[in-house]
Amino acid sequence: MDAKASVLAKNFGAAGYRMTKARKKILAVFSEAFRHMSVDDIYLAVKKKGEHVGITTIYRAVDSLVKAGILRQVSLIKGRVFYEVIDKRVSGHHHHLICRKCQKIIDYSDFVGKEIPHIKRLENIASKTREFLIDDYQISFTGLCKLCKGGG
Amino acid sequence: MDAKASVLAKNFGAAGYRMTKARKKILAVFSEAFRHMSVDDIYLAVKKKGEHVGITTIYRAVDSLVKAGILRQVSLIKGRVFYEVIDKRVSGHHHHLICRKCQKIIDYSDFVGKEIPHIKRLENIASKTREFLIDDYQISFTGLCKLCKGGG
DNA sequence: CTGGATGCAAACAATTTGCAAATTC
DNA sequence: GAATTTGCAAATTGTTTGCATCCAG
Repeated sequence: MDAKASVLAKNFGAAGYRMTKARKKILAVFSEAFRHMSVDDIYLAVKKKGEHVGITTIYRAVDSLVKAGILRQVSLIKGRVFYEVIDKRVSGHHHHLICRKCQKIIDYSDFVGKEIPHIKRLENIASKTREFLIDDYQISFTGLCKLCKGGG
Repeated sequence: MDAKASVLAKNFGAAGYRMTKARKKILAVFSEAFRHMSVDDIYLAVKKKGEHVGITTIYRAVDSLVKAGILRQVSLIKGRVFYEVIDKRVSGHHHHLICRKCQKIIDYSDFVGKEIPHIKRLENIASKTREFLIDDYQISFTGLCKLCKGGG
């Protein structure tokens, strides 16, 4: 368990959850993957490593991890649910471009960070007016990708 | 059909879709509703008006309306899919605060608009670097709502 | 030890598909 | 008139629940 993983485990424990074998395997998979993953993606990734975690367990684990603030749920297209590790570092933050025709998702992070001062301001307003403790945000752009805009 | 509706219909036709009775009924329901609606919400709303559109048709219609750029899909929590009319006017645009524990969604629009100049800049960068034609965006904040942050 | 976590099988819910009839352009 | 669209029923997919067993703290 590397430094990052141990920090995760600690936070998780503090939130009242147990760091079990299954959950460790799930987090390991995330630390080796970059993009968002669906429950099924996680299931297969664990399997690929020669290990096994029941699909039901994965459903329940990601749920806990989201509640604990370790993963975020990204629901980008048609009710398909993905999960990704919340990375507080600017470099780790990324957003999405989604094509409304072919449903392709493009991650981008190359200019992430530019919006931060602005987002902070919105965050302050939102926290105050709604008594909401904000700890994450997502921006997604929708439109047409290169292929679909060209009369496709 | 009011002015707004006729504009919608025209755009829809231009995109190669037919403006059928079923689709008109669906759009009518949207013009009378404020928040996002699920397929089921739409189904029930149509029924409530004494009319009828099959649920399968609604699934297919919202799909077309999304592709045509008239509705946007908002997938905020756990794979639950909602739809809302894309309103280009600032006053119609709104974003969401989502509680990661209880999954409550709060719409906000009171300070929407403040982010626009900034978003425009991000949009420009994204369009250029990815050859993506962007026509909509969504910002969502995640965190804990008043109740859940209080040790709930 | 004790309550939370696991994982199988079964239940459930949401969405999609096939197809004949109806409708739009 | 040709091509879409509709809507039913059936198939499919994704997710949750019940429950006995297991494990982390």
